[in-house]
This record gives sequence, structure tokens and C-alpha cells, in this order.
Amino acid sequence: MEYNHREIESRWQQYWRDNETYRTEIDKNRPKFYVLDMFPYPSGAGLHVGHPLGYIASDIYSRYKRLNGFNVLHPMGYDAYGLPAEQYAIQTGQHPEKTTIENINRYRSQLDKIGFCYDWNREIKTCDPEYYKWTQWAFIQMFNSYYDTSLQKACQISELVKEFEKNGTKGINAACSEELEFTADEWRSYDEKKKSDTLMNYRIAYLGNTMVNWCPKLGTVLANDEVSEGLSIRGGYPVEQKLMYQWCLRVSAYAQRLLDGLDKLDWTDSLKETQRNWIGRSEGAEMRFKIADSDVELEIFTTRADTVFGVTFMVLAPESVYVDMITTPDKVAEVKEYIKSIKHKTERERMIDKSVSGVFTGAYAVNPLTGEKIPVWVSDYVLAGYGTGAIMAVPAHDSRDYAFALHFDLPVIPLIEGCDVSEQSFDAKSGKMINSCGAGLDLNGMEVKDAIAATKKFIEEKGIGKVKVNYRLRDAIFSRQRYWGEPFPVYYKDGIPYMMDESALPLQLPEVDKYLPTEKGEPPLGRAKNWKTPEGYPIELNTMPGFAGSSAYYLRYMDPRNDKELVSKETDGYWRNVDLYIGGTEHATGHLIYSRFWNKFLYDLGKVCEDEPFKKLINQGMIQGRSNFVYRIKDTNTYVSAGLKNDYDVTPIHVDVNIVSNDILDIERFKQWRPEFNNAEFVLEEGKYVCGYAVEKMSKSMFNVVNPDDIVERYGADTLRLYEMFLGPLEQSKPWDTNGIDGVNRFIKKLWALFYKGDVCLVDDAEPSKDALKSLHKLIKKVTGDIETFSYNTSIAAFMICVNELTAMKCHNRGILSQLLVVLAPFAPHVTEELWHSAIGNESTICDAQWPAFNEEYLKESNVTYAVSFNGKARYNIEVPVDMSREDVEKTALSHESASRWIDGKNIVKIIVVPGKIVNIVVK
RNA sequence: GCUCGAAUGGUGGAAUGGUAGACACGAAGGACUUAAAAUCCUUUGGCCAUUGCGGCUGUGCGGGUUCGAGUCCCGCUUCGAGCACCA
Repeated sequence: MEYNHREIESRWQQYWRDNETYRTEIDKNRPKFYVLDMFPYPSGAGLHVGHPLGYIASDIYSRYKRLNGFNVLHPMGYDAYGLPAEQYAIQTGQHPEKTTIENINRYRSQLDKIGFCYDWNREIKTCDPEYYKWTQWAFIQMFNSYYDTSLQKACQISELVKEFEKNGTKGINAACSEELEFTADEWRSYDEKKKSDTLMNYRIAYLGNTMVNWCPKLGTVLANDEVSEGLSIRGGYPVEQKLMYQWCLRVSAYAQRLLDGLDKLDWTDSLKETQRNWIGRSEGAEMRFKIADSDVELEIFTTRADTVFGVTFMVLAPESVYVDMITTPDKVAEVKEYIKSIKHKTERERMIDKSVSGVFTGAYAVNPLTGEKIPVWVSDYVLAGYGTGAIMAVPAHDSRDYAFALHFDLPVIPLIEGCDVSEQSFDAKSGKMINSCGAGLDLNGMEVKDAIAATKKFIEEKGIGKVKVNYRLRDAIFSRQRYWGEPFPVYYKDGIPYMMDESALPLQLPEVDKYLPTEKGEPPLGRAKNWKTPEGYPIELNTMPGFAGSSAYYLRYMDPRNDKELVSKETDGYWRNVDLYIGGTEHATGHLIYSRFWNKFLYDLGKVCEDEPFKKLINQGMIQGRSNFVYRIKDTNTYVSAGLKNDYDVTPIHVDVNIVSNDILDIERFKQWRPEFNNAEFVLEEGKYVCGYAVEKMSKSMFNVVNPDDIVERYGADTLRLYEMFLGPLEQSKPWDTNGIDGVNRFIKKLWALFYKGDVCLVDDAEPSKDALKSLHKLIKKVTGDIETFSYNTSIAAFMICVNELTAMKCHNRGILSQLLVVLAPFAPHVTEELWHSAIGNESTICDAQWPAFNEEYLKESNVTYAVSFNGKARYNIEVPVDMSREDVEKTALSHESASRWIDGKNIVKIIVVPGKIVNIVVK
């Protein structure tokens, strides 16, 4: 029998399917282990060779855990809603569902060829009504909840209503959009609309007027993580700020818990750091500044309460509500003009333009400590969305305030001893305070840190302000003016939103004639016929964003066909949460925040038993493309080999990597590749055309896309799997280079040759040699250790060594070879399964085998090699029996002929004998 | 600007503070073959010696700790990632 990957792989894949080998059920007699991949968005381009990297890694781990007696949940599905399918629908008029399903089928067939051990009975698609029923259900729960800050958890909004009826807002400590105050009597006097509006201030899913990222080109709003540097991530279109009435999720209420939860997670430090940055906790104080000759009080947030004696002006964000309240009549026109000039700028323009601008409101605030009157300005360097949208400016110790003061010639008061503020501000939080005394507070001589604390204490006592923690994390905007997403289970009666009854779920996405906004500018759902409740009330026209469907999918895998609950208590209690999650780092501030928020919310409701969804998380690196180039001599159809290109004036041209092998161009295929190359001529090096190369993103336009199907067809899935893992550390980004794949392919052939020579099976039952046992157990030990740390590349090196050693020893022992197969099975499931049955003679599948334990006895060395060093410099090796005493080792080392030569030399102080631990031999 | 991570042969990459470069690719030479493919063997960081044994040097740069540093500490350089007018 020759190794025939095509025949073996298709036969075993069929066998696993027919026998449902990887079907998973709850089994309380075995410990559970949940291994999850970030499910893919099925794009039209299909999988390239980079996509399966993480899937292969998780598959290896799943199979390893299974062999170790764990009941492993390892599911797969599709994140099926998304903008590309909709953009394609707009262009072609095809229903996005159609293209999405086609893409899913393509993905599935590609995935199947790689031999994954997914339990496909649990497959989910986010666009499936049976799935999104639970996305809608969760939204209703969020609408019906508020966040109690004292209890630090979500509670029923009905409880809050009861409290309002009894005591009004007195004693309420709830996360809200703005602080409200009303009595029970006032509450009772509110009409339905006013009550609804008031509750929106508290609901976890709420309708709010918020500044949103509006992308005119995409015709929709976007969440913060969908925007980067003022451009949409999808498409790269400009994004502007716009005040819109939108559904939002009160993620900010969970900021502290999202931050604290990170400490318990086994994630990489860099990813945790990214989330910490995104949450952006900063401790400071809120202080109130009275406006002179007015009842208005400005509330500001600062982390430098200690600098209050250096405040020389105040600044409001252009969008701040204070602006209209305090601008003096003579300044109104000027202020309006300024705000207009800011508003017409896009977010991106505002970011790029770092020049200082602003306008004086005419109003003065009173410094609560000095009683001094200070001017209030408006400038776009203050952001409306952070803190209170107003600041106290301390030009001496804040570079932005300094630039503003310089531009408008405002005074600068230094507050730290010895600092020089003639050229720039002194931003460091260290040094001794000066010029800081008044109203009973004396900070002079204190260290900055102590001064901050003292000021905070003082303002709280005097009622001027309070200690406050601010977060950068904003609420998630949850409406999209799009067709291809989950419809909201919301209808409107007299302009008031109501949730549909849970029994009416799922609310199915309606058909529309076109996937564009209506003429009135409504979202595409405005085109749906009869988009009304049975009672005739209009239904919400927005749809949910992409992250809605991916925020709780890991829970649904546990119980995917349950039509009563998202996940049953019993099932959730068994599978609990994801033990190992593998995916890309691009979801660090999106999906991985939203999922944690969503899970914590469900946890508060008692629907799930774990507070965090993903215990351990590994970010696989990106696989980049490796492009090849040919060099055309200018104005000719002649191509010059890479080594000679400097002798000519050349233009590099991307060439399809599939007609290049080891950077040598297949000239015939190149000529056929495109008509314009038919008559190409070449300047060769030693008879070959050598291409240049570069590492770039893998994309069609670079002609560097490698399709896993082609690799599987040519080398087999086992080779693909091994090679992807052999490429380098899992978490590192690296370019795909098909050149090295022959190495692992050779390894599989060598493995095969241990079992078969032609049609003769070589496996025997002769007594295994000590060396063979040692080789095997060395391997088991290495691989067992490596799998836990995902060092798969070094494991594969160990397999190669072991197979080479066994080949050299001519070891064909059944016991040794069968254990070798079990250890290799997670990496190369097909070939090991085949040999397990045909050559070893097992009836059951290798998936049910037991992971072998290594035996230290076999690993013991009879001799040990020591490196002997003089003055720390290794000079030679000696080999001595493993149990030789230290004295004898020293004696042997010193009696070595080159040792005596060196000792007879000069300046020898010490000899160090190194078997891995340190032994010093001091020569007197 | 702040935070985190990285830098080792022609290439991908190995090295609990202990003989740097495992394993693989590529390259060179050889065996088998009419030939090619496949397979196998040898060499392969650099420099010097190669009729010796071998010697010197070497992990981005500069210091330090240590008997001993790719690894630990301090200071840089370059590259990558995240955050960024967040008060």
C-alpha cells in the first residue's frame, strides 16, 4: 500500500460523518471542556489558507482533550449578517440570504476537507430565525432592565418603577444617561409618554439622542469599534458626528465590572491592556463652578483637582448644553458662527486639523476656591462625550490648555516649584506645589499626589464637588439603518416604543423590493409591506448591528435546538463557559467587549451560571501573503530575472504565486497566464527566471492568495494541518510560503514507511529496544508539554526526530507505533486513523484511544554529558555515568588531557562543570 | 505622545541563566538512474586553517549583574500592535 492521501482522507471523513464520531452530548461522568473558534463571516471570496490556522490549532487541542478523557464541545457556525452581503444585494438585486447561504455552503465544503472534529449537529447561523429569536429575546430583557449601581447588577425595570411610585428618585442609585430628580408625586403625575421617556434614561437597552458616528456613504450609523481614524472599517468611508435618536445598549454601566473581570481571565496581557485602554478608567473629581451673575453652575471633570489654583479660563465643548445657557447676548452671533464652522467639518477633518480655535462666550465663572472671575470659552478641543463636556483649563500643567492660552493670550500660573512654563506646559504629576492657597485649603509644599487627595477631600467636605471615576467606554449604538440584520421586536403606539410579547418571537425579517433607503429617507425596512403588528401598530425600521448576533452565540451552541430557552439551566450548568477560545485580535474592542457585557447581563438575570464567557483566549496571528514579482524592462515585453534587475530600468509586476515554485517562474504557464505575456521574452540567470518577493496582505489583487483546497488536493489535509502549525508560533503573524511544505509531506511519507514497504505490513511484536522506548517517551513528554502551551511547531519537530530515529533503528514494534499514532492523531487525524486500523489492527477509531503517559524510567540517561568550562568558557565535553558523584565528575574533568593543558596555562581560577545545573570547581 | 510586544543564518524558526542556530526549507556535492522525478547520504552562521587536531568570531546598538547572558537589569535604535485633543 502506498500513501494515498486522497483516498484515505475522503474515506475517513465519510466514516466520521456516517458514524457521527464527533457528536457530543452531555455526559456527567466525564469532565467537560469547551473549545471554541470565533465563527467566520462567510465572505464571497471563500477561505484562503490563512483562515484555518486558528481552526487547526483548536482542533488539535480538542482532539487532545478528548484523548485525555474530556467530554469536548467543539462547535462551528456562521456570523451570517453583515454589510458585504447587503452591498452585494444592492448592486445585484439578489436577496442577501441567497448569497449568504451560497457562501456558507462553500465555506462548509472547504472546512470539511480539512478534517475538523466539529459537532455539526450544533451548527448555527445568526440569520436563522430560530437563532435570532434569542437575540431579540435578549434585547427585550435589556429593555426591561436597569443597572443598579449599588448592587452592581442589572435588575428589573418594574422594580425601579415601584420605587419611583413610592419615593421618586430619592435613594435611587442607577446607571443613567443624565441625573434626574423628581418626587413620587411628580412621577405619578407624568403621562405615558413622559414616563416612557424618563425610563429610557435608565433602561439597559434604550432609545436616546446621542452623538453617533454617521457614515453617509454606507447610509448607517456605526459603533465606535467600527470606526478608525474617522473612517469606517468596512469600506473606509468618511464618518461624521451626528445627533440621532437611536437604540443604545448601556454598556458603560458595566465598565467597572468589565475592567475587574479581566484580572481573572487567562488572556494575553496585550489583549487585556487593549481592553483596559478601551474602557479607559480615570479617577478624578467633578467640581462645580458658578457662573457670575447667573444661577447656572458649570460642572467639570478633572483628574488634577490639585491644580484648581491655576485655573485661568474654562472651556466648553461646542455641543455642550451650557453654551446656550451662558453665552451673553453680545456674543451669541460670534459663538453661533464658530459652532457652525465646527459642525460642518467631518470627524476626520476635525482630527487632522490640530490648529487651535475657539471663541469667548462673554460669561465668567467663579473659581470656588479663589473667588476669582475667569472667562468661559468654547473650543472643539474639548469633547462633548467625555466627562461633562466642560473643563477647567490649567495652562501651566496641561499642554492642550497651554496651546490654547498661548493662542488667545490668556494667563499662565505655574503651580509646581521650579517648573519652567515659558516654552511649554509642565504635565508631569510630580513636584512640590506652590501658589496654591486659599479659602481654607493650603496645598503649598505638598507633593502633587498628596495635593490631589487633599483637594478631593476638601471639595467633598465643602460641597463644591465630589470624587468621580470616569470611563472612556461609551454606550453601544445598537441601531443600523440597514436591511440585512435582526429586526427589533419593537412597535410604536403614539410615538412610544413597546416590546413585542416574547411569544411573538421570532419577528422575521420581511421581504423588500429593494435594499436601499426609502424616498422619505427611512431605512430599507420602510419598504416592507404590512410591517405592522396585528393591531396595526408600526414596527421599528432599524435593524440590529453585526455584533448583536455574535454576542451570545457561544451559549446557543450548548443547546442549539431548544425552542423554550436560549440555553436550559441544566445544559448551561454542565458546559458553563468557554474553556478555550481561539480567534483574531481584531475583535479585541468589539466582539470581546460586547460578549462579556452581554454575558454579564444574562448572568445578572440568572440565565447563565458564569460571569465571564471566555476563560482562556488565544489570538492566532495573521497569515500574510507572500507575493512574487517579475521585472519588465521599461517599454518592452522582456522580463529580467530578479538577480539582474539592477542592470535595467524595470517595473515590478505581481505574478500569480501559483505559477511560481521556490521563486522560480514557470515560464510556459506564465506565457499562458495572460494574453499580454504570450510573446514575453526573458533574461535568465543560470537558465532560470528568479522572481522577487514581498510580504503583503493576502488578496486577489496581489495574486498571492493560496486556496487550502489546492493544498489539500495536492498534499492532503494532514500535510496542510501539520504545515500550518509548523510555520511558527501560533500567536505570531507570518507570511504563507508554500515552499516549505515538502518537508512535512516527506515526514508523513516517512511515517508511512515505518508501517508499510510496498504492500508488506512491517508492524511486528518483537521486544522493543530501550532506545526505541526512549525515543517514543521523549516524544510523548515533549508533545504533552507543548500542547498545553500551544507550541505546536516544536511538537512537529519532535515527531520528525522520533520518526527518523525509529526508522534508523528499524523499529516496527506494534506497541510503540500505536502510541506514536495516538500522539500524532490530533495533528494528522486521517493518516493516523488509517494506520491505526489497517496496520495496527484496531477496530475502534483512534478518537476513542487513550493519550499515553510517558514513563520517566525510559528517559533516564545511562551517561550524561558535561560541558567543562574554564573561566566560564566551555572547552570540551566529558561523558560520565549518570550516577557519578560530584567529586568523581570533578576528578574526571580535571584528568582530561585538554583540562591539564589549560590548567598548565595561565589565569585559571575556576572550572565549571555543567550538566544543566551548576557545579563550580575552584582550582587553588 | 502614552501603553504593550518584537529584533537570532540565505529563509521559517529552536534554545527552565548552562556547548546558540533544534526541526524544516533552500543551496552545494555525492549515490541510484539512459535521463528525469522520487528516494537516500554528506556539507551548510561568518572568517581563518582544511596533510592534521583546530582557531577566532557571532543572537539590533551601548553599558551592567554573573563563573557563565539570545535569555536578567539600565540606557538607546528600528519595526509591529493598541490608545490618542479622554482634561
